[in-house]
Amino acid sequence: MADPVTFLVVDDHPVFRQGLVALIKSDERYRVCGEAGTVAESLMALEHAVPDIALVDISLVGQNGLDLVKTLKAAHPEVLVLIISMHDEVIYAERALKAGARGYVMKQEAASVMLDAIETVLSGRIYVSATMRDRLLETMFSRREESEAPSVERLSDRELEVLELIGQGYGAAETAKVMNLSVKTVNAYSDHIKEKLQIAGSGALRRFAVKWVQSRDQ
Amino acid sequence: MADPVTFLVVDDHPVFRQGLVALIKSDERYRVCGEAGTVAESLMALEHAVPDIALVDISLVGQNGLDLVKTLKAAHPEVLVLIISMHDEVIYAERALKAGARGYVMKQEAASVMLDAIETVLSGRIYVSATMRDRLLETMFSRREESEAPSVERLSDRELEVLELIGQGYGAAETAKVMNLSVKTVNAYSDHIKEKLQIAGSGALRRFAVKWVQSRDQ
DNA sequence: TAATAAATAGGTGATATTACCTATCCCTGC
DNA sequence: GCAGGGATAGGTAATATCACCTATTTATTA
Repeated sequence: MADPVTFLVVDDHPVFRQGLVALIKSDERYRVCGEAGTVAESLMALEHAVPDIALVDISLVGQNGLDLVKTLKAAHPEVLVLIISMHDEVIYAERALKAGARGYVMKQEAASVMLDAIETVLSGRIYVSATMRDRLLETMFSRREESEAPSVERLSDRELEVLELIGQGYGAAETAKVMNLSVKTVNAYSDHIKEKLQIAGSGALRRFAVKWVQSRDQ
Repeated sequence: MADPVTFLVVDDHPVFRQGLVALIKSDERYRVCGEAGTVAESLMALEHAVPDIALVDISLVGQNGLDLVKTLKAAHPEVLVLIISMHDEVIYAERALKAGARGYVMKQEAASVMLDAIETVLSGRIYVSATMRDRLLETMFSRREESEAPSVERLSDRELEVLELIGQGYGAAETAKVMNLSVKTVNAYSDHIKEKLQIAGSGALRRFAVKWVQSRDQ
């Protein structure tokens, strides 16, 4: 038989980590060569053994898991990284892939999905959920043709200000007051934001805004 | 040997659940008699076999785990419940114990701590972290004077849920849908929250809620 | 047992928000 | 020098939300 694929598992919840380890061991082609609960432990583990693939929880307390991905990729570019996160993929998946990860799975997924993700990443492809795949493709092609990338970066300054205030819990009238504008103007900005980010409905916009502000503030 | 202690494991993250199951199986006196990922599944599992102890994640998506605790205790008062939560004990532990749970552990705790908690609960005592134990004692004896303190702790369970959803950007109608309640009820809870926290106006409540959720999630 | 609190929800009128549209004025790059 | 985007805002009709009230049922507790 070929050499086993080696795994580094990074998660600050010991029991979840144990679950992942058990999952990996369920396939005899795989072997765990390191475990870590913090960024510091991860770096120590890497000195001891460099894995083929690392499963990383990006919601590590204290430090951001994305930083770990960057550090890891900088030191060992050949290591594949699969992010396992309890946070909504809509907000974090793209960021994680940009940071060098090769896949993104949510923690609530079934074991079979995780194994699928692992196999996909090992085979050299990128793994994200089907929904996310569509979304990312959409982003990419609308960026080419209509320059309508559904990304916060495409928002104008004022639109961004409005998004920020919405994310802090301000309503339309309050936003208007704070920004010293007509409610109508704020309304128009909200409309533009929804259009640019391809968000349907005010509720979805509010929830997106809250999450965005949170993620931005780390 | 005596009959094994039977466990029901309720958690909507399959891999974490598997980790818990592995943990339980590591002690030959323990046996898993049921697993569930949702409240509905839990109730089905209970029809099939009543466990000695249930390990319950209170942050189940969709419905609140505290409700499950209450339902479970109502139907089977003899079942011990140990809450395993990813949320800060400071906010939820007291509530969980009041709902009938016999212990509260955070998900990031080590396997040994979880086993300790399980043993404590099985022995008939209540388990909380040492820090929390002190805090609860403190609360108990200093509760005399300022019973009018405008603090989130004074909110009822349902009110807290509503505050949480508002803080995530849900509007009244959406909150009602998520919680499976009438908009009128959600409205009433909002009113109560504003009264208890001495917050004037819906805008101020939204902003407070957003900040509170952020601070709670660190 | 009486009182209190929690969970639930209906009623009502005043206001606010939304979803679309249209329409200025002002820059900036081609 | 004009097309396109950004900043600004008015119009309108359909909903939704808010702020107060009242009310029932069920627990809990003094």
